Amino acid sequence: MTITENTFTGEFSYTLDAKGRLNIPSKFRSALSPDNDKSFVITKGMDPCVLAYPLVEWQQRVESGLRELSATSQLNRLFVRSLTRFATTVKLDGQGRIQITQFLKEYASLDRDVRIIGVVNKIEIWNPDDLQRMQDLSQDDFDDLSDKIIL
Amino acid sequence: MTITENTFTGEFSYTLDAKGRLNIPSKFRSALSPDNDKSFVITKGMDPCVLAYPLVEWQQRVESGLRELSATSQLNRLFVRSLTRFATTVKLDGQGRIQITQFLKEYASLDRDVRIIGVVNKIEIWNPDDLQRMQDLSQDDFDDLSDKIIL
DNA sequence: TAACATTGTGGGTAATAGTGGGTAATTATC
DNA sequence: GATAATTACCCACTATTACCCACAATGTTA
Repeated sequence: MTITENTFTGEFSYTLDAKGRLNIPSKFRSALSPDNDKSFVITKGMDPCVLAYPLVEWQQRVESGLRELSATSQLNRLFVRSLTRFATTVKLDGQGRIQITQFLKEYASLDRDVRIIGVVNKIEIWNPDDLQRMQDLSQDDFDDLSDKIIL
Repeated sequence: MTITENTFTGEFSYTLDAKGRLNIPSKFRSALSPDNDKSFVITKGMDPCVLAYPLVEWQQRVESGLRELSATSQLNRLFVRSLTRFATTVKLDGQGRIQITQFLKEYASLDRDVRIIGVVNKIEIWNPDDLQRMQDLSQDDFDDLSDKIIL
């Protein structure tokens, strides 16, 4: 178990069963640090997919930031609402599965076959067709962004 | 059940019954820390919705904040008055429901179908139509605010 | 290669959640 | 102080969820 904690990589194919349960890849489960209490926060992504953050990741980076925003500004209220509305804390069941809410299933067009991708600090859950439709980065864009990171 | 105490996320559909009772989502009830004595303070929001604060949250953050504000300007006094005038402490009944006052029902146009949203430290209660009418954030505003939070 | 452990998937059942209604207790009204 | 209106408390029904057990497929170990 020499994986960095709360870091996720790789792509996996899984199935969403009739009860709306989705298995989390074993590699991801064992990467979850214990203080997460086997829990993720799932929410809608900017792309048509579901995002799953380790609970503590969400608390530390998102939730605590939102707490600081004053509720007297309407802009802030809209912003907070737009982030929290779709966010749900879910806990792994005995078999390591989570429950996907009805809304998120519809938002990401999740039916039965599902593609799960580790994206460093979070997980993305896609409909395989949508994922394929997402065009790859153009070479230029890729080079641009690569400048900022040593690969 | 080890969600952060007094923190609420997610959106839920519920019904306000003929007696004016409204069920609080089970996830929210179990997030309520015991020192709240199963109680919320409900009041009118700045948006056309009802706000529900955990009792201690109201006492510690809102009331004390208002105390500091109230003396300084007429605008502040107006603001404080508008919040406190309509604030009522309500306690969950045996089934986990609260009673919405007549005034707040009218203020937020609550009829039968109701949308409940967790907004970090408090809860918003909306008429579904009003909620839908709320305009979304522009992409620019969203990006601006996102700078303060790493998603 | 045989025995065993792990993983992904499915399903049955008990517990819980959401909703509605009756009745006693409390409050308000005259 | 008597009566009406409202609220609080209890019980009941149904749908959903959580928990447990099962099993096939794959991987691991002796």
